[in-house]
Parts: sequence; C-alpha cells; structure tokens
Amino acid sequence: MSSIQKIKGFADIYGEADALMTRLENTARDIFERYGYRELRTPLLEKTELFCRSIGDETDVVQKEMYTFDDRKGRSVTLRPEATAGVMRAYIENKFGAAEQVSKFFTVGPMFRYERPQKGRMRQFHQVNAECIGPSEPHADAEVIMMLLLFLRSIGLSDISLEINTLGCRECRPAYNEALKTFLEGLDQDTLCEDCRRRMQTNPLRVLDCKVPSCKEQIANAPTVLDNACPECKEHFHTVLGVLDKAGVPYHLNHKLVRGLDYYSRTTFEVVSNNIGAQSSIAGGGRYDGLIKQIGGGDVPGIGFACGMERLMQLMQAQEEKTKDFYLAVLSAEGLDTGLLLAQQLREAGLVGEIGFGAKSVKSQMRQAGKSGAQFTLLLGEEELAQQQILVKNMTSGEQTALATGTDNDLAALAHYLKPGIESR
RNA sequence: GCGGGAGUAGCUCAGAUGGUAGAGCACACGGUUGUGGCCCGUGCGGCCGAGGGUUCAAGUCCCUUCUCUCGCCCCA
Repeated sequence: MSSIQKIKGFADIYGEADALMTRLENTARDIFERYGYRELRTPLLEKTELFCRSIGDETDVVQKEMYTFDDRKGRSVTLRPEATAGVMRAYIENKFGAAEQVSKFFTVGPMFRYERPQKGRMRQFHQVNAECIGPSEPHADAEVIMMLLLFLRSIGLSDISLEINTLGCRECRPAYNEALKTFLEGLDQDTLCEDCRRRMQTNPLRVLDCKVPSCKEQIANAPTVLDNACPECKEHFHTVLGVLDKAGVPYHLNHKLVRGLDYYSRTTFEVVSNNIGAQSSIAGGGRYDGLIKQIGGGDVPGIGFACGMERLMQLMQAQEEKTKDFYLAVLSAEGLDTGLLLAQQLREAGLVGEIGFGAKSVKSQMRQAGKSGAQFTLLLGEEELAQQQILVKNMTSGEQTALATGTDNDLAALAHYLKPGIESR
C-alpha cells in the first residue's frame, strides 16, 4: 500500500520556515496596528462571481489560475486567489462604510492559484495584505506605501527597491489605450512577439510589461500613461511623489509598471528584490477607486497592497532558537512521577525545559541533554529521590551541585539558580 | 499551458561497459559502578518514485506515468 502524498504545489510548513512565518505575521500585526489597521479574516472560499467581477474576466488569474469547482448544490465556488476581493465584499456586506469614514483592514493567510510551481510560487501561498478604504487623497497612497516599507524594514529586509507608476483613471485611460494602440500598430509587427501582437488588441497596457528583448526595444519610446493622464491624475500622482520625496523615500519611477488585475487605477507600485530568482516581486499594490462600485457597493475609493510571504521568507534571516533552561534526566522509572511534577513546577515558574521520559542509561540521557541545548541538566536518580534533592549540572562549565527540592522555597531557590532573572508567578 | 534538470537509507550522494545495493552524516546502544559535546566500536535502516517492456538476469537499456526542482507565461 503506497502512502499518501500532499497535493502538488502545497506544503507542510515547519521548523525554520514556520518560525519565519510566525515572526512575519507578528511583525505585520505590530506595524499595521500602529497605523490603525484592524485584522479581518475573510473566508477562504467565495462565490466565483466575486473574483470574476473584481479581478476581471479577461485576466490570467481568472482565466486559468483559479481553483474553481461546484459545491454539492451545483453552485460555483472558488478558493480565493487574492485577498482584496473578499475584503471589499466584506466591507460592503457588513456596511463598514456606514459607520466610519475610513476603514483600514489587514489580512494574513493562504491564497490559492493553480499555476506551475517554482521557486517562490506555490499553489497554496500566503499573503500579508492591507487595504485602506475611503480616502481618495494622495496622502493615503503615500501612507500606505510608507507603511509597507516600514514593515519590510522591520522584518530585516534591506536590498529592495520601490517601483511606482500611475495607471490613470477611468476618465483618461481609454484615451491613453487608444494612443498606445496607435503607437503599437505603427511599429514593425515582425519585431513584436506573438503575445504582444495579441495583447495590443485585448489589453495594450500589458504590452509595456513584456520581457522579450525585441519588444522592450520597440516599446522604449512608447507614450507614457503619465504624459497622457488627465490633469487630476497628474496632480494626484505628483502629490504622492512629492510626499515620498519629503519623507526621503527612494523610489524608481517606472513608466512600464502595470498590474495584472483589472481593478487598479492611478497609483500603482511594486517592491522588488534582487536576491530571490525570477519571481523577484515581493509586494505589489495600488489604488482601486472603481472596484467597490463594480462589485455592487458605493462609489468608495481605496488603496492597498499584498506581500507574498514565501518570498519575504526567502529574504529573512533565521533567528536563534529559544534556548532551553534545563533538561531533566530521570534515572529510574520510579522517579518519573516526581520528575514530571518538578519539571511542571519549573515551567510554571517561567523556565523552558524538557524531561527525558526514557529512564535510560546516564550516558544516553546526557547525550539527549547535550543535544537539547539546555543550559543545565537536572539529574534525578535514586539518591536524589530519597533525599528530596536534584543534582544540577552546568552544561558549559561542568560544575555540579545538589539542591534541595522538598519545599516551595527550595523550588523557588532552584528556579532562581537556573535562571537568576526570573520572577515566579 | 510550454521548456530544462532530477528522483537509490531520515539527509547529502556513490553505484563505467546490465549480474537482485554502498559511503558519509543522522539515529540507537555500547567503550566496567550515575555524567553530554571529541574519539572508537556495534547496530538499525532501502518494493533503487510508480507501472509496463527487452533479457537467463534491470538501480543500470526502452516506453508510460507520478513527483520534486529551475525557468517561460503570469503574479505576490
């Protein structure tokens, strides 16, 4: 009988990866709460229609990357491929907008996309996500970007850069699309790749993003969104950049930066790293002023971002494991009762440590103690048991002393000996 | 969806021309009374990814398939 394996593109997370992920989550909560964000946990499963209407029917994510299936009553449901759609649905459904001018939420959790796995890309992956719903002011854009950068700095990332661009709004983008299309049609079509020839009809913006060298060369002189944007969009974008300048935030104005999801408008940004292979984008986001209306809510603007946790984890340094204060070696089966209670009392006093259940040879127990990395080994043999004592060995100096364990005062003294700083509770 | 690389012990990997498997590390136990790390010894441990085929004989050759991995596409 063959054993059952996990599904392709899914992973068990343990050990160092788990430690990093936990630290990532905790740091996100700490930083985002400083800005008044609250955590929102939305369902992993939503109606398929939500994603079609928000992300866009024509996007690759909806077309070929979603985990979509019918439930037992034949309704089409989808495992969330990203967080924003669910947050917006929750915002509308719970009428958060009626109770406050601005709603700020962050989410942490798994997302699902049916793609070919590779470095930094899994079918179940995890994102940290933040959404600021309500303000249309460019200062909100700047605050969100600075919050993202503070978060990334707080988890120890350094060699990263911020790319920023504007995508225009629903007023000026159609005209720009036409201008871009005209420009592309004027090019020698043979120098463009197959994808670009198709995209220039369906979604001209995406041609800007093409990685094929011959395309890049041709596109270098393409008209930019910024040059063709309406006065309002231009002013908005320049204000965002102005605030970043004043705050001393370095950025790279990238006229070719576009987004894969249809709902973005105006400010768009991405944080990239040079150290993690082909999937170099570690965070991406932007403004989505038309989104909430598009899925049936009011005409409320918003801006947000998402970070890929697996990619952040590749860039983080592992931290040292929690050091153990003691390893309790029990030398006889009769001593296990006493040993277990003693270990329990030490932990209640705030110490970290393990007990060896084996009651094996001293040599074996000491090997375990050494491997556990404990500062002290506590030896409980027949002699100690009889005299209500414990033999304490300092694992770095090798010194040994016998300490009494009979009374609560004895235990407090033992705890203090093992870890001078602790306060018993 | 499209390419490249790889699947042999828990881990990292050897196994020319086909003859039913090895090392290092790890793990367990020892190296005379109850003392770790170093050293030494012994031991445990493998349907050689799976399924077919060729052959007297397949880890090794052929086909299929699965998985992992890197990249493309796309995205965080």
